[in-house]
Amino acid sequence: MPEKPYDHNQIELKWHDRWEDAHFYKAEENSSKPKFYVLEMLPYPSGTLHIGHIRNYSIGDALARYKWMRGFNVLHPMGWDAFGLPAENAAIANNRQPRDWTLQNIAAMKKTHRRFAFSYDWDREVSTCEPAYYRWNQWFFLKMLERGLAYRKKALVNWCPQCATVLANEQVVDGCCWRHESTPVEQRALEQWFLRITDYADQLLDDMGKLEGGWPERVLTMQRNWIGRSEGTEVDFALVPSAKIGAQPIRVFTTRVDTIYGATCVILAPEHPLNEQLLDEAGKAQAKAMIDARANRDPGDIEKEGFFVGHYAVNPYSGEKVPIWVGNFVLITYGTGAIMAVPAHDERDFEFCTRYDIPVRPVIRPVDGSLAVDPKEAFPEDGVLENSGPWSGLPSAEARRRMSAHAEAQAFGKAAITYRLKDWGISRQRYWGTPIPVIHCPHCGVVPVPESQLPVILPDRVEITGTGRSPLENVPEFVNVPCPKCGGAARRETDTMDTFVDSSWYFYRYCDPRNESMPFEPAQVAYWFEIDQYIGGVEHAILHLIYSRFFTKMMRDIGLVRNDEPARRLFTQGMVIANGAKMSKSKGNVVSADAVASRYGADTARMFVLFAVPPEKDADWRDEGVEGVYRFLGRVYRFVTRNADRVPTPPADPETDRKVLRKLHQTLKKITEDFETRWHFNTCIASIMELVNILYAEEANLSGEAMLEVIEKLALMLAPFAPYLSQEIWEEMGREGPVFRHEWPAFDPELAKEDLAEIVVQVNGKLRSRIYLPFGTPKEDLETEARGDEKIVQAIAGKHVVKVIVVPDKLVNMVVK
RNA sequence: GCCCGGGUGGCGAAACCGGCAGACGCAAAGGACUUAAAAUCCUUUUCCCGGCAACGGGAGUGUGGGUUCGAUUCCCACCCCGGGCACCA
Repeated sequence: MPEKPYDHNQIELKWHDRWEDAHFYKAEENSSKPKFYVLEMLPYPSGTLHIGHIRNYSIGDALARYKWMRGFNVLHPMGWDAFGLPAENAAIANNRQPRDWTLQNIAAMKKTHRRFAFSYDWDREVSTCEPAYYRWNQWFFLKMLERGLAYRKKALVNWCPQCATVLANEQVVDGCCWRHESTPVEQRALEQWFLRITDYADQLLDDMGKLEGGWPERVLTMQRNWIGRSEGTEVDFALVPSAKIGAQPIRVFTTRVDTIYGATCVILAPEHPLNEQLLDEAGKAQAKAMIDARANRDPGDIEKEGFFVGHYAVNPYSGEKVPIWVGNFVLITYGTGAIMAVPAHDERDFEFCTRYDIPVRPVIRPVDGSLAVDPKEAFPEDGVLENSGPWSGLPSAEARRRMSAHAEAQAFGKAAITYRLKDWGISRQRYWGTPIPVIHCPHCGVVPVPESQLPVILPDRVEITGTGRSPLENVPEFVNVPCPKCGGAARRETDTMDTFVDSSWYFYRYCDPRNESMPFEPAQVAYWFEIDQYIGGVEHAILHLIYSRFFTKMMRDIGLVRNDEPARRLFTQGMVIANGAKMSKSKGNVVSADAVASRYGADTARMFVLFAVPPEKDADWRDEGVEGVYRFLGRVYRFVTRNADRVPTPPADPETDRKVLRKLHQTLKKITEDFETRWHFNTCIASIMELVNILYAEEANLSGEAMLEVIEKLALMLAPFAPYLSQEIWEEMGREGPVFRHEWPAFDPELAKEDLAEIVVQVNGKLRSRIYLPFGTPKEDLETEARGDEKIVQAIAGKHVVKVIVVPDKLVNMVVK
């Protein structure tokens, strides 16, 4: 059964909140530098915040808060309260009760927690329920239809008999439905709408050059493989005509036309349309059995099988007559659905042909090898052609070029490029989702809904039937409409769009959320885009992240945007694992972050997920460490509470002051550098903990002056990670307004420096002693000092020093015998 | 099968450019405070050996080799775990 649709009232409220927020951010222009930070949201349609969300958002939020404090203008979709800037927002300010916020009585902060969870509740599937959003999905669809980028055709699609609906590719897991893990997915031929993403295949590939360095290499690699461009040749093998069959050719695709003199048969996919004419009844049954047998099996497990169809085709280069076979390993979905088998130069063909005693005839001699075929060895990539008629003697690469040209000149083929990427099927038989805005008229055919009639909105009352037909078909007032062209009776399209359509462009709308006449004003988007930093789970590497790149190029081509790519930099954060599996609603293994937040507070929940693991790593969820973070925030709060009213007395013990301030500046340095580069917030938080540990140890001896400075900086450096506590400290100190109005504190490199360098002294690479000397001490002096060290004297006594390695300010290593 | 990640204490992890392995936290043990408990504060905590102790010695980052004065880090081979792709002609 399909899931129930969401409560529109509830969602609409949240949705408007978000637009307000996005808009507000932009209005707050306190910087001339346009910067745009956007988060990728996990698809999690529910009212609660789960731990996968909180991870995602904590990372982006921390970064956004930091950037904001650095004076950047931040466009951030998550909402103002997510930043914990109570004084900035009237509603939040009214609700906030600062003096209630104590960690001894954290339960009193429930209001804060609820707001916190509220603002994070957004996902792709919810957005598809939002009627205001349909309009622009439909608008884009019509633009693409106009340009031939959207089209309708009959195609094989994944079908789950249990759900009774079409499944997206990513919803098929190991050949089975993601929700019914033992139910094999079927292939059904249905009329579907497609977006012509393959038109952009080359651009999607070529523009990856611009993403190098900014996007993780593995994501780019996955996309390259997914697009799967290969250059080759299409060649027609003419049928040898007989009484039963005509003379139309079999077109094959090959990347190795240079091996064509070694082609000893032609093999068709069992689904190949020509089988209808070529096969007798027995053959057809055999082909059907093959299709069924491999439908849901691991392709690697299937033995290569085939049968001779009883007909022959002619190799147009050699004129040779070769048998036609049907083979279960030939894919109808790739190339032309037919191959020429060259067993001498292809592993799969070799396996197939030796099984059926089809001749193996080598035609490529490797550069320094023999012509013999040894299946243990790799089949030669390149070499020189032999036994290849007029082409013999040519090197492979040149032969491929010239033989392709020859095919074209003789009109029996051409050079061709094939992609693994398929056009994007967007039709879904689900109730929720954007209705596809076309009308089927018996006279005029497919007629687009006029722009003036957008949006086409889903009817309110729909019975979820689970029959596999769109439930919308049972709603006459939705389905029965007059044709916009001829006015006659017509039927509305009842399929809805894939939710990936929405997610392909949602972030653009943040720039201009209230626009009523377009998805967004191009000038508004031009100000913010392209995105400086996108954050998302690696699970979207080839779906969402290709679709949104495609959408960007499409929008550029219709004049809406100027950028070629949506995001300059991409950060893929790790997945949250619970009970050994990726946390997801469909697996039922989600852990609620609300539970953590309501018990320990939002700051603790957020900080804990940042502290546990660096963000790019998968995180195995366990809540054992939460207590530690909670205790730490309590330590900070107690320390501040008892010291915030200190008067700025000058240092009584300058040594202590220097020590504490040094640690302070080292910590600031660490956090600042981390925010600018690798976002290892776990070590940032660890270093703040170290600072607080020192503060506890030196509390009594620290001067009032230093104390106040440390507390102020502490509030500021905690702000990205624990905004509520940070604000509380700020007010505790008597400071006015939001802590985020204060700029991020600069560190002083001089103050961060240690007075003396710690020199590690090793003997044969083993640590034996440490000595402390001023920075910049010359090498010779380091060696002298090391030799003079008591422990070293002992360690090298009676031995011969062969060599001494000195690394300035760092290390002396004595090699002794 | 192919392509990516990863393997470090009882646990999550740190070590950013080849230079102190185990920062920080959890858990555990001990102590202080308390009638008591909780909370808090302080101490110990990689393993083995010696010592009452301060301390000293040795081993140690999946396994086996290599490069190097020096390897968790670089190279080769292998094992294990996770993810992606999987007959793409």
